[in-house]
Amino acid sequence: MHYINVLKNSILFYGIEPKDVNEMLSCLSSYIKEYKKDEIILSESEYVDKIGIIISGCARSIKNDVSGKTTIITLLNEGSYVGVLLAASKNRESPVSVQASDNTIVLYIPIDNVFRRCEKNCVRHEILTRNLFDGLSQKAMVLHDRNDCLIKSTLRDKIMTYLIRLSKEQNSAEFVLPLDRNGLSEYLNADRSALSRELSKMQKEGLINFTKNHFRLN
Amino acid sequence: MHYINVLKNSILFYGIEPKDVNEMLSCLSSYIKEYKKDEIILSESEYVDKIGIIISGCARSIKNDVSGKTTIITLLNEGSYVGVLLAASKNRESPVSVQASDNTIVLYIPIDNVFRRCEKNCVRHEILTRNLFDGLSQKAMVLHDRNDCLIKSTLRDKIMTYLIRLSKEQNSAEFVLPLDRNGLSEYLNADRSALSRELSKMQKEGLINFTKNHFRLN
DNA sequence: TAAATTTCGTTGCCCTGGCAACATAACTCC
DNA sequence: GGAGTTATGTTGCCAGGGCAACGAAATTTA
Repeated sequence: MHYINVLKNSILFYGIEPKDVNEMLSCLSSYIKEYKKDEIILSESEYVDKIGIIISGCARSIKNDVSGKTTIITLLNEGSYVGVLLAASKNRESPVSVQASDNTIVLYIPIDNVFRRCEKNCVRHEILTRNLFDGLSQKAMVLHDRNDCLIKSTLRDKIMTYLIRLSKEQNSAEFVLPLDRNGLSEYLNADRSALSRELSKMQKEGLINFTKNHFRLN
Repeated sequence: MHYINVLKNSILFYGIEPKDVNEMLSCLSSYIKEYKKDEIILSESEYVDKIGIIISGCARSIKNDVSGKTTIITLLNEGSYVGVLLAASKNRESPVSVQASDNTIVLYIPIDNVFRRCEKNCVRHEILTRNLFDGLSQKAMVLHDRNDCLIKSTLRDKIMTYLIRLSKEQNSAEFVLPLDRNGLSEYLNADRSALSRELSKMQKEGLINFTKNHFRLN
């Protein structure tokens, strides 16, 4: 089980002794499932009662809007959760589909088993629920952060909000932009060329400096 | 303790015998705090290690952007959580302030106590953590839903996304809009007059019908 | 019921930013 | 190194929608 290495570093099993992880997995009735590239891991409008963790491969959550256009919501990698947000709200159908971008292995844990505790391993269970809680709130924060950009009225404010956040995260007025221009434009829900135009303007006005993906706030 | 009535119907204590709630409250080392109208309940950039539940009064979460303009993020009522999202991510400072809109009473429960379980009441603790998880994911879904509107490129698509959601929630092509025009425009991050204009257009084109806050999708 | 206040629709003006088309780098493969 | 791709910047065009100002309903207060 080479994927133990992924799990013991995952946010779900963080703080749990690697040697205990195996035992817990069976205690939780977890199971794994494999998907081929492009296969659908989770369908829009499906109901979910288990949490998934990608132990190998990668995927993307996508969404089709009314007109049928596909939008990528999130990129999921090794260690990422699939459907945590949904697992809790059982009466809620999935707003997104998740599609494997590559051959992918997912570990599933029925959500009920995470909460139900067997007598013997109370402490580890406590860590587990707490970790799950952490992971969920992180996911929520990701949503919050994007909202924070999207609610700005001008493109410039969107950009600034994002850059300021990066600057804080990296603790410096100089920082690296983890997205390419196209990725950033999608994240901010803007046109790529308009983004480039605005970035150039902002640099001309001395607000920021950048070369390639290395930015600096002034 | 009249607020027991609020609590036993709250999402946190849902499914727990009202008679048990009192005992649990002391077991959890909960405590209450009162705030006067306009008083700050939670400050931006504060760190949080407890969850709050409004047991009387109401509040709003607000945010000051770079230019100092204040935006209302959420309205909080009796039974609403304060800072759940934050309580989990301890290393994360609050992105919003929460201000009492009225004289308000908040019940606090240290987050650690929610996870740490005393031997005697394991079952209730299990319900509690599950409820908390539910509540958190609901909050996340609220964020998701708003995102869903905001990422649309045109105002019309934003409106439609929102209306379709309402229609689904109310299980009918006819439904009531819970916001006034101004509220809707803020939610969709649009101009009120532009919103009115677009709604009128959509009605002229036969896409929707509405009188006052009663809408119908065609 | 009259006056005042709030809510909603309408419209003209004009700017932000989406779209398309093209130029330049930068990078990848033969 | 040349050809093909991909990432980024630039620019003209123009429409979507923000802004302001106004009028009409609707609701509240006196």
